[in-house]
Amino acid sequence: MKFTLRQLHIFLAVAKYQNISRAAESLHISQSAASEALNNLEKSYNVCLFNRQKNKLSLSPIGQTLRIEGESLWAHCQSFDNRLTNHNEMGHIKVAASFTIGNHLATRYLGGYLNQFPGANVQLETANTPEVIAKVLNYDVDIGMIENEVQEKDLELIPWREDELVVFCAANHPLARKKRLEDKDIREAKWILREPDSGARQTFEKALSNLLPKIQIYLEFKHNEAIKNAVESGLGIGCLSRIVLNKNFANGDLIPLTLPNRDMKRTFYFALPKQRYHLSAVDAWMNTCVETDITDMAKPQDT
Amino acid sequence: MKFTLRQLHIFLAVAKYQNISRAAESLHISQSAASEALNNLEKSYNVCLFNRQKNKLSLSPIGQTLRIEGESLWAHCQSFDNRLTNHNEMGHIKVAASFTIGNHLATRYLGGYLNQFPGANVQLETANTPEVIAKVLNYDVDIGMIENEVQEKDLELIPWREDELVVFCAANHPLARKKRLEDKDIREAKWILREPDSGARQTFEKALSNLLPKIQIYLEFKHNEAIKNAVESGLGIGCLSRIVLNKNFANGDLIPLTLPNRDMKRTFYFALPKQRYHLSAVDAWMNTCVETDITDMAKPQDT
DNA sequence: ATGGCTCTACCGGTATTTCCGATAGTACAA
DNA sequence: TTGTACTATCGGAAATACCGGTAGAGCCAT
Repeated sequence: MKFTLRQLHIFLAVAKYQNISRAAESLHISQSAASEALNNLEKSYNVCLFNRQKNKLSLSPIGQTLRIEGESLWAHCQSFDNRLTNHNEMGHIKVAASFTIGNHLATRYLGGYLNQFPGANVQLETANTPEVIAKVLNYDVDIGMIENEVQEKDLELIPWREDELVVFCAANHPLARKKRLEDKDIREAKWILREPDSGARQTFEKALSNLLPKIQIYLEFKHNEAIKNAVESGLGIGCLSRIVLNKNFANGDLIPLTLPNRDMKRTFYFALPKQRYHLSAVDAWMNTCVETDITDMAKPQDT
Repeated sequence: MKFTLRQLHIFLAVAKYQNISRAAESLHISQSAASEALNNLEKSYNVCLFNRQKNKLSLSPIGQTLRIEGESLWAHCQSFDNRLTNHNEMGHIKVAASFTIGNHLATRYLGGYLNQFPGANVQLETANTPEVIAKVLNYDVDIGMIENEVQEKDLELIPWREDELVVFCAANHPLARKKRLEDKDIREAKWILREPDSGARQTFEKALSNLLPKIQIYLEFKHNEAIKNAVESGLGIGCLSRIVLNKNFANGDLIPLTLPNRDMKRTFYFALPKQRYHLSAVDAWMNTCVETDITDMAKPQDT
């Protein structure tokens, strides 16, 4: 065992920033210390972790794979550190969730989780799907929660619940009286949608792929609330996850519309870095999510 | 991250030997260094790993669980260390197998494994079942291979192949002409068996439990070869795994006897310490074992 | 009891490691 | 060419680890 945890930590930081100076800064040590530690690590194993061409660092192929494994090992160490510091695992965790999930579902999960780990420090960030994935891949968060399947090696997807998009309009919108929308309605409507990177938009486009070129996208927003407000003002019709609309449907502010033969179902996934070890808090978080969903099934939906 | 790998290593050694002096010796450091490192670890986390009563050390409850997790973490570190030293995993591994498995099966697995990892250092030890289990639990070996299910928390059992015991006698033995043994024959025979701790003996006793008090155990040996020789000399009849007898049946030195309605089947298990992480070499070993078995199925059995 | 044995904890001095600031050298862009 | 951003290296200071020696506590046989 010729390496130290300090060297591992520095290696991972440098791999993350691809830059010794930034890495040193993030670790609150001097640039020279970081450089030296990295050199010692490479020298003692006679291995080349980074390509040092033109005064620029980039991970070597070996460094690539060792980074993955090192990240896994570091998580393992942190877990051990946790167990040492507070002998009954506090459950600290960092979660990144897509907007829809983060603002409407994760908040409820949070309650159950904090109930389980009263002292836990849970950091919940919301972002759109690509950003969530980037955070997971860069080990900025312990787990991501996204709304669609995504192709990405180094990422492990675990499905955890079903969802469905619903097309809707304002109560006083002409379409509100129609039970079912025909293709003609779909083509003629003014659509107010999420941005193309969003999970909701992608599911929408898949479900309406044959009509897609003819659809008028009238407005695009990055946030569900903006879309709901715009639709409620009568500017057009929208398409969002049922979970963000339930309350409005109950109030009568917004009216659900049905599209025959269009499959708007989708699956929510946990996104984890594809590595063997992850914090036990991550397991606990996933368990809390599915259990909260199960108990919520029994009660009438809201939120 | 307030601990170092050195502290972890020392903690695990002390936990293993329950004795600082021995642990220090095994690590080739002075007793004072080990003591100091352990104290620093405990002090920096403000945790009590050992009960220090009467100048004797014993693992505290927290120490118990942390030892398990620490051992897992250490294995993870070793794996990482391996990857660093020889960038393509050499597959070093220590295996403990029961006599029957170690002498007749593991030797064949060894070939396939070394083919996969040409530079690997594989240490294969044979011992009886309780000794194998002890070695696994004490982390003296990476994996154990045993012939029977065994009750032991902290041990994970993974079944990997079926086996069957066969009763047999010498070619010139009076029973050799009989196709099937009746209970009378079983009672009157002079049995030559393995010692009670062995897997073969336990399966034997389970299969013949109703007749057990009346069975004459004439001789007991710790090694299969001794039993085969004794039976071949006409001293009595034996009961061993088919895998150690195939060659003798083919030669005609020994004759298989059938016992109607007696279930002599059993399952071979891998025995691992119940911890989350183990060396990837362990996975490779298990894979090699099952694959070797599969390819051997096609060919006629020997050995 | 008493002396010998074994074990852990502590101390002082030494050796090693780690850290920082300063500095040299290299690419690149203005 | 100059300025900026970056990495590698050096010397000295600070922190840490190590060892041998030793004190003190239990245990056991005499």
